[in-house]
Amino acid sequence: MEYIAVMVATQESRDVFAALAEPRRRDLIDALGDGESHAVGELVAALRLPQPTVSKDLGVLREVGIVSVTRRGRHRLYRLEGEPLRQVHDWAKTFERFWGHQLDRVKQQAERMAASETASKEGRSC
Amino acid sequence: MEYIAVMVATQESRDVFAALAEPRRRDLIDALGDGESHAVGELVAALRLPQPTVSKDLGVLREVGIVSVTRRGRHRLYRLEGEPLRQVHDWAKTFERFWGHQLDRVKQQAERMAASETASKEGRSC
DNA sequence: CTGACATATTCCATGAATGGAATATATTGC
DNA sequence: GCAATATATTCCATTCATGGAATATGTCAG
Repeated sequence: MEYIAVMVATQESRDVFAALAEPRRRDLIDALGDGESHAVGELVAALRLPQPTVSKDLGVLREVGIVSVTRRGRHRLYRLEGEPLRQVHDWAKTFERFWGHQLDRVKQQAERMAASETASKEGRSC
Repeated sequence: MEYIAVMVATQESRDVFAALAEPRRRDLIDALGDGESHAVGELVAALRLPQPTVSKDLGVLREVGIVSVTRRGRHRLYRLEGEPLRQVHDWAKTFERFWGHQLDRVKQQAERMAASETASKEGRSC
């Protein structure tokens, strides 16, 4: 009788979107939105949450690069980093034409035609 | 001995950000990014995933309004809706000044000063 | 060195999301 | 009505995230 051990490579280390899924983490980001560095204690006071909770969420945000941290004495100063949020912004912006914007209908229709042009090579669109 | 039944209002019905947390759902959104209506079968073929998986993810996207659905014969045609994605876009755009953009440093610094001006009323900033 | 403070980490129980298989519903063509 | 097609729903096991309590780590003041 044999046993075969398989190393399962689960745990695809969270990405930016997943980090934003939790409302509390977005609150944290908002709190850092003034562009200043903030100590954990300040954020705890601002959000009125238990310190371990805040620390853990900051940890998640740091993992994906949304915040950076520097030590200063016995404090840790967290600061918002733009790049990862930019990714989210840019991705969403891709669909800009789906909310009217100021784009007049004519141009919008033209864009749709162009898009279905591309998609029609495999009979996939309606 | 008494028992008190408490109705616990859990299940805060997923929001847009949570819906985007799953990469496969973003793939689905990308596939609908041509602005056309697509039947489930088309999406199944495009993403090469089991049909129930696709149906379930479309269900999540529909719950939060990212897609809408219309029936046409035995097909269900899904279409991307802009508004919810706009929310995401707008939220992210709030932090625009955190990625250099073209904004020169002087103006950026000025914005930071203005922001900390606001925050300094409770000794919260560093 | 000691005590107080600031923050991070671990542990554990619980709840929620995921994946897959099976099955249900609805619609069309015959 | 019946078979086939298109899609949704249910069920279940498993994984993953969360929340809270407790505890560990690191740093400063005296």
